[in-house]
Amino acid sequence: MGKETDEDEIWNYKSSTKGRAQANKQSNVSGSSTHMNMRRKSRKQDEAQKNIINLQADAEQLKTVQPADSIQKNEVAEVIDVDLEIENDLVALKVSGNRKTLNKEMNRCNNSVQSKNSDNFSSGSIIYKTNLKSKVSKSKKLSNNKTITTKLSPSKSSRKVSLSCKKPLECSNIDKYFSPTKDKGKTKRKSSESVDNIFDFTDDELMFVQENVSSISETGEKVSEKPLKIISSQNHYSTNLLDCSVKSDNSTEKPTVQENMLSCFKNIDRVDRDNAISPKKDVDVNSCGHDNEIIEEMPDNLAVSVKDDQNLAMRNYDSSLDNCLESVSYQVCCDTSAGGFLADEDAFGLHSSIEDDICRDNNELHMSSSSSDCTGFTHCILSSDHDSILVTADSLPSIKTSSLLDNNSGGLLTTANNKHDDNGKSSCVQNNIPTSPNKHSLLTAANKQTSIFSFFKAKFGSGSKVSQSLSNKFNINSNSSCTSTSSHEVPKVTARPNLYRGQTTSATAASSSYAALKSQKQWLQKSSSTVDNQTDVETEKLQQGNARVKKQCPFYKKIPNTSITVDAFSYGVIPGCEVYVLTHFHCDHYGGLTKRFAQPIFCSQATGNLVEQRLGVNNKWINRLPMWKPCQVAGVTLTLMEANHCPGAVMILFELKDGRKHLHTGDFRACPDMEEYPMLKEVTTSDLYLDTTYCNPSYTFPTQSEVINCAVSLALAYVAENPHALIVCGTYTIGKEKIFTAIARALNSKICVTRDKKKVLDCLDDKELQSKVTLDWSKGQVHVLPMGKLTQKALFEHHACHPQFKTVLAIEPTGWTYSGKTSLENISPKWSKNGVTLYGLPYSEHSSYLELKRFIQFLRPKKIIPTVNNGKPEIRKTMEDTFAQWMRESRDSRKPSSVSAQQRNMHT
DNA sequence: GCGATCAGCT
DNA sequence: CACAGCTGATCGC
Repeated sequence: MGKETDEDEIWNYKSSTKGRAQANKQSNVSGSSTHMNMRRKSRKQDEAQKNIINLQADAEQLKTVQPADSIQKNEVAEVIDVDLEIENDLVALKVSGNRKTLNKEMNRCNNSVQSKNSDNFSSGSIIYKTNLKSKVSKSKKLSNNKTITTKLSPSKSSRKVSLSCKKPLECSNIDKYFSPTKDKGKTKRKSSESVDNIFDFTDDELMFVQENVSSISETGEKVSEKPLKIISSQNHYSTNLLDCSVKSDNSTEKPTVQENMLSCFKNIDRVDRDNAISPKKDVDVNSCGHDNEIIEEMPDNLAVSVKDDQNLAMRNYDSSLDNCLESVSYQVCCDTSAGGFLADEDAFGLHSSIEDDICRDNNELHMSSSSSDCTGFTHCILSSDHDSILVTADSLPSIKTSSLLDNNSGGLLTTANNKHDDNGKSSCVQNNIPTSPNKHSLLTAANKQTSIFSFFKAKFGSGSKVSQSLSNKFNINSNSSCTSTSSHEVPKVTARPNLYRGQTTSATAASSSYAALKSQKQWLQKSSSTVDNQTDVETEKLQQGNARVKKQCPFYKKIPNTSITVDAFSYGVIPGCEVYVLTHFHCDHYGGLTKRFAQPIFCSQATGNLVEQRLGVNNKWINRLPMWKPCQVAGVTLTLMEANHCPGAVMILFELKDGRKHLHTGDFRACPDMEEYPMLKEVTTSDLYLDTTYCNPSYTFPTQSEVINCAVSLALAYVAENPHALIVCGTYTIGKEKIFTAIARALNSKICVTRDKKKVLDCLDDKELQSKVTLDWSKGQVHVLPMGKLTQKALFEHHACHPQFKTVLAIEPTGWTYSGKTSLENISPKWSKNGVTLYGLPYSEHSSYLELKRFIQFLRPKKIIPTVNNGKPEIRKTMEDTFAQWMRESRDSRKPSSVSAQQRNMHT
């Protein structure tokens, strides 16, 4: 893994789902609720041990297993054997019991009772279907009163199923183990319980831990009941580390997994991977004992939690810089390295006020404070799950803290010059931060203060003692106006609707309304410094309405040196943003846009209609821009161009006053026609925000027209052979219209759609579609269904509902269908069964690899910013190299309009 | 109870 | 696994 460049840091916002998931998990590790969870968990584990069958499995693996709900309690039925046949997605239970009962249950499951024991009793197998996809490494049969464990082989998803049976089980209990509704531990969503054991390791640490754990295991001491999930921050993989064990040192309380793991951290000699200050580290959990010593010098990128038995509180130590990018709140915890921030005595006035007001529900607020124990310092930890603050009494008389407003250490990141200062080992906080390779760690003081303030305010109300105390301390008045240090002061930005009102003249009054705002506005000078731009006022405003802290808007959604963002609706009110551009109406682009949204939205006519109709956004915020006509919006000239994606999808050219021109493709499918767009022709583009969905040589699928022709041919041929045939075509909410329109045209048929799809299509200005679409399924031979309804089951059901059609030809148009081997000439169905045939067609509404290449070589932008697949540095690097190569090629062989032989062959 | 968000699945 | 969207669980109000 190479050293990250500055560029990488810009990307290192962790926007991907994975990154978020990991950060969320991480956050729970450092959350104070962990402490409670552990206690709850150990109780649960005890209960679980009493169970006769202990089935550990990921919830999703078993969610489709149906419980034996038809077996009444007290009806005699025992499980005598358990058989895992997970290859076939089956879990089999061999049972014996009341014949009637079993017959009932087995009939329900379409299985039969085989053997007969007596008149009243019988036994047999009941097969419960699961949706398990993983292979089982070995499957052992259980016999009565014996225990076995069956594990799935380690797969990429680290699934594990262990099933043990000690005693006969009453069938009436089965549902406890299989029903997702009755067993909260097996709900789909991972509860905090399941993430307690997640740590963040580099590969080197992982090796170290594994070695240590195995060596501890060999001593035969306490074995942890839960698998330990280890996530490498570098590679984002996870694995299960089973049989983690540690010393139990005769204490009545079992050591927590966290404690176990900490013991593995002793003397970790870590690799200094980012040139961060991380020399040899000594981490000794034993030194973090009853006298509340703060661990010296935590390694960077290491997240641990230590349970402090004496104070019954968790301490969280997290210096993982890579994982602190997720949110403002999280960084407070991460950056300090010594566990949150240290406030000076009674900094929040908490000693007297919180004592009885704490330890609410598990996910609420846990504070542990005791005036008598506290000899002067309050140790606060703001957990990264944004929803809990831990305050422990900290009796470290020699700790000195710097001011909470110390900007040198990032505002709240105060120094923790503890008593080890003398030997020079401490001052880790102050030293680490300025030299940190991660500029994001340098949050503004204002930012953090507001986060914490908002938290207390949300929890206790603005008039509460805690909030008042905090607001006094931070100099934040209760009206939420920003009064922090002037260097961070950002004037309030008033959101205004309809900066542009849709006139088709190029210069509009919008520019003057913008001019009035401009003087008040501050926007990013550098796209990378997005974090710093979050102001007190806006952060708080953001958090007031919603205790969930919004994700940060990644830089590539912001047009630099403007107040414009593109497809950035899931970040709340973005500080400094006055114009929210929406390129098209797909959920991954409008995500977060709800009817409560009250900021100016700019989009195409069709998209605007959809936003109003389908999302209920107030029309006053929707600015429908004309296509092809330059419009002045927020001091920038915007030109909307057809993106060849879905109806209403646009590419946008931003022409800044400084002369720079940025092109945002939105989602698009590049085509040679675009080379004729006047605003792209002979224009030097500075930044190209590019839809890189298929920026990989393996995606060289045919052109849309070829696929449409293929679909039409298929349909015509099929109907010729089967006169009473139904053609079903998959569709997105909006998208794939061309293909089913073409088929309907060829068959001279109406297009039958769902009510929802009709509403969507009504938003488009498409005369042909309007004339063909109908809600009456019997009126046409072409039925349009959501893509998700192209499963066998759903198609059979749909067919059954429309028996007038003898057979069904279903077409699933998606780019992902393309396998590299398929050619349209000899295309074959994915499956054909019971008169229903499904074809997958490589119909894409994103550019293929070669189309991207041609587009780039035509446009020759100065800079390319991928907007898709940009989460992983490796992939970014590959794309970067690809772009560079394309640019070199086109430079070497210019004439710019020349088309290489390879490109000419791109569609063959 | 409702809307927003998220995880999981396709 | 990418996309786009559905479903169901959870969270916050």
